[in-house]
Amino acid sequence: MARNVRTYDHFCLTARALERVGDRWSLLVIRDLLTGAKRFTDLMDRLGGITPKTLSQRLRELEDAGVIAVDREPGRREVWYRLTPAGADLRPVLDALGRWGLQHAWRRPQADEPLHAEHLLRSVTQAINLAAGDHEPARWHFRLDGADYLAENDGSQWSLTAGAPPAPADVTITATTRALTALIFAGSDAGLDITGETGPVRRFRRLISTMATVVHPV
Amino acid sequence: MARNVRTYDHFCLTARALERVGDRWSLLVIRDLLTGAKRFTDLMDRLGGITPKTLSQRLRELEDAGVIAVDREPGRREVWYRLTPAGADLRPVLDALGRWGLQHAWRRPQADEPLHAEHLLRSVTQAINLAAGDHEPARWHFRLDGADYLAENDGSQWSLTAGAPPAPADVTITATTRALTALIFAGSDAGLDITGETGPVRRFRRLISTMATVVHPV
DNA sequence: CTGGATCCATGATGATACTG
DNA sequence: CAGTATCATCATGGATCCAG
Repeated sequence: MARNVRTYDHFCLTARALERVGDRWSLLVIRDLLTGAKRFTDLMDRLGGITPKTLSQRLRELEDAGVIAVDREPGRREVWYRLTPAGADLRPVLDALGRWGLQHAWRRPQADEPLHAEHLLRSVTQAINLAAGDHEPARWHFRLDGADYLAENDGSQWSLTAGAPPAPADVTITATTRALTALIFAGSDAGLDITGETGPVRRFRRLISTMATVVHPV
Repeated sequence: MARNVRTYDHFCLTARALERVGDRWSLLVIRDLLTGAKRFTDLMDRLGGITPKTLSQRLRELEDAGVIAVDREPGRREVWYRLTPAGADLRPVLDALGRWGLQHAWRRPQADEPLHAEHLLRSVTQAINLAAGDHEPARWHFRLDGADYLAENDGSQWSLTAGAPPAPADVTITATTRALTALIFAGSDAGLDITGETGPVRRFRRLISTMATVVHPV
């Protein structure tokens, strides 16, 4: 019987890791679960270009690999996918890849490129972290295209979670994804509603503007 | 014309990075270049199971991606592949994957699994780094199956390079890969020649023994 | 010998449509 | 909402061959 899992059969820790999460799309599924549990269609929205067949195959493989877990409650249509502790331990891998992407594979959003609010916000927090020099705790509540996100600095670095913040944030930004893109890449305020006290709002604007400066190529 | 490069077309730094180094085998090629420049056949030896076709394809893609460079000198048969600075910046990615592999995808060498000396030594240095608590500079010279490697602690962590050390090392270990495997996983000294002063040799033995303890499953 | 290229078989992925 | 079914295409593995 053919082995249905692609292996390398090297005695090598990196190869062992890649056997579990190295398939096409796998790490991007994990990326989208790092901000919180998601449903199948939530993942479809974010993983632009994936087919439902491939997504369900990946989800099953990642479940077998012990990286994600599935919550099915009887009497409920929705199925929720979330990271296991082993899956959450992949965060440093995703962070390192993102950092390398910022340093060496940056380019502006392309016209034909699907742009999901969650990915834009991930880029923002990663860029601010790379620019460094920002270790003050803070909480920004984004409401983009009707969905909520919380960007949070815990005193060491910024991270992102999906969903409405349990406690009030310092700054609340309500906009469309497109309007936020315009703020970041063109400095345009049109269509944005930014509320909060003067200090935090000023800091927000300052840090957002670093997004454009931290990267060298266009 | 069909695009010959697999893309995701997401506005996402992680996806951008994976478009360049996320193909099957790509990160393992980079893994083997992190310890120094290699020839085509050196890479074939280490990437057990890869076909020459796939390797040459990957090498060309990675060159196009700006991650590796090719040295062809006129009048010399050999072609040497090495990392560019952008390629070397992938080290944190490989380190993070290796660390995750050590935590969650560990298993002993399998009988049918090719075991290359360089990969065994990489596992050793990664395991010692994860066990931590070892920040004394040191240099170990391995001569395994006739090839030289230098494992070196620069005061913060252990790293590995292929090739004979330019300066004398604290400990010199001469053995076959199989004999070193037996030392690590069974504590057997047979077929090993370990030379050096008493202190460094004792430290070597102590740290090697942590390799078996740092991992939970067999 | 090194550094590949070629041919073929098979498996993985993509596009599209459809279902419980 | 959460997938499955079908078909076409692409990528990979295995074996072999070849030029410098």
